[in-house]
Amino acid sequence: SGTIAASVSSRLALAPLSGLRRVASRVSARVAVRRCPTRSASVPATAALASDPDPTPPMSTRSVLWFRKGLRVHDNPALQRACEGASAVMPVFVLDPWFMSPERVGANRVRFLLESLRDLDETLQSKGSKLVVVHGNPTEVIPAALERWQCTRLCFETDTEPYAKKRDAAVVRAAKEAGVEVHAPSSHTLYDVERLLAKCPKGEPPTAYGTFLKIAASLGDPPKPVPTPDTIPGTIPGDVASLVSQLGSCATGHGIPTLEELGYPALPRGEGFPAAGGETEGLRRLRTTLAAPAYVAEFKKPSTSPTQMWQPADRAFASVKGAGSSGARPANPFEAAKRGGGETKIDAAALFAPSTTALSPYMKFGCVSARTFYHELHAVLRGLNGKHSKPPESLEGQLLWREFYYLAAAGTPNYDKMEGNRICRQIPWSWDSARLAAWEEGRTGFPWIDACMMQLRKEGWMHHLSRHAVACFLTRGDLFVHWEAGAAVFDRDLVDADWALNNGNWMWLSCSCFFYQYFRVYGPVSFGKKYDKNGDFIRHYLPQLKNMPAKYIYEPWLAPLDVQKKAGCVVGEDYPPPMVDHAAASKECIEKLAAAYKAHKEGKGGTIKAEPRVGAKRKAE
DNA sequence: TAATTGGTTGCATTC
DNA sequence: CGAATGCAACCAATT
Repeated sequence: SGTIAASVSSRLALAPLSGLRRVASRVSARVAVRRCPTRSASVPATAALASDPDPTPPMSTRSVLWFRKGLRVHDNPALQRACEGASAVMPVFVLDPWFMSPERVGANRVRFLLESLRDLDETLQSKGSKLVVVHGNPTEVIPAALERWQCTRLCFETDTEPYAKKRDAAVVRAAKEAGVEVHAPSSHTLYDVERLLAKCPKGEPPTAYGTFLKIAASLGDPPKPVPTPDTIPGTIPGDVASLVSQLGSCATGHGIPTLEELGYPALPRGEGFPAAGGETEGLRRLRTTLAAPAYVAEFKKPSTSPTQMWQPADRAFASVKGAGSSGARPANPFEAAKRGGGETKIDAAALFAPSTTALSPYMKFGCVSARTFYHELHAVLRGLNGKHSKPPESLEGQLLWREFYYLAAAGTPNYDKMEGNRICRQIPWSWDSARLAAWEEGRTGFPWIDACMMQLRKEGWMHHLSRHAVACFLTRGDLFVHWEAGAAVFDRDLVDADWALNNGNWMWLSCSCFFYQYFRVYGPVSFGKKYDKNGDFIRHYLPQLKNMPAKYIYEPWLAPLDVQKKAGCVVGEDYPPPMVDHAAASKECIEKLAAAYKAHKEGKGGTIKAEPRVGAKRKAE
């Protein structure tokens, strides 16, 4: 089977853990960045490009614009730079078909990417350009493109993930050797991560949000978005096929493939993640959200509901506590979107949303700029006279959490592992593949947990609090399985899987870093029940339980046998019994965490303060 | 150095 | 039904 659990158990026989680690690192490290040394470290926060004048490039300059993340034309400094004085711009996306396979990346994220590429191509075409999608390895394709297309300028958005840093360093090296000028502006995050890092004492990012906020504030407002170009210099003549054919054998194909061509089963619209990928849809959803000021004003992430299913946006906006009753909600939340984009196909029924914005996949791929989000959000906040939620819970707070994790990831070697990770508690997690498989496949016997995991498998998306519930259950709450295994599952299946956020949140939930109150355990029965007494969410994702009385829907094993039979769901036959006794399991986990914390404290005291403390104070055993 | 404060999102029980 | 409390008491940052 193609599960992460199977990968764990098959590799365990020969080389414990290495198989999973390899898969996890490949899957997670699809995109990344290196700051280009040609750009000054002291670029002012505003006007990232205007202040960096180029010595009048010759009109014959041809640029390669390399898209990876940042699949957009708005707030795209690399695009802006590629266009400056250029006679031709070659927008390229390099698709590695080996990487885009079902065991590495789930269908929902691949489909979202393909939709985003199609949208980007359409937008580029409307501006006189087009997207050249090349199949192959980017470290071979980009140097070949520079040479064969005779391009003397390479522009791409900086990516701070380790895999991308390494990849981009190799490409930059080749480009420099060929005499190509390279520009790699920062635009994926609110701030240039390197500038944030420079503000951290000893270059070590804070592990507390409040400390991070001070560092971010010291840089002032994030840079304003750069303008969207009306027109883009055309590519050199030829259709995509003939252009790619010039690249030689490093290109193994061209064009935007279908899911089926990549080896995935069909996933028609209407199944899976409910919204289409791409900049156009991302901006539409952003602006529709921002057109509901009451929703923006009252947004508090912990108050949103993990069991609220996707529904028309006007109802979603009303669901945030207080937003529906305040009277401030506009009669038509779509007006601003219509005004902003000149769109004609906007209608309320087409924009479905859960209780949160569901913009995360657009942020992950850079279909929506964080800086555009930030500044358009602030325009709304300014109209609210301070009467709105604030970080960390607010919408702005969510953008800053993203920034927090990007900084932590960039400043922490081995960030995606426990071993060798400076900030990560060393905890003797298990790699029990049977436990992992039950969790991964949604058959733990706890309907709330299993329904969440089925939502992940089907749609590639879960509410933030659902992610908390299942992550806690897998690690410190019940199963005591390694957080790296859970992170690998999320990294494959989530439509919004983002390396910095995913690993950071798994450390958070497993009490490995950032959060430490290991005795606060999410109940696999009680937590979901708080939001959804009747269990409609469970009934939707676990149809075998749809006729179970509400009294037993979260604990079907407690239902008398005749009730189970009447509901058509006998525990042990139609649905599994609970794989652990939660009370006993969580107690054991808490004890293990307490022991690991104690060992950490003693180890730390011994190594760091051994000398000055000799004879000064008796250590706890 | 020691104490204090605050920390996006627990649960069960009580008022 | 929302707020308050005990639970056994974590850590990072600040003072």
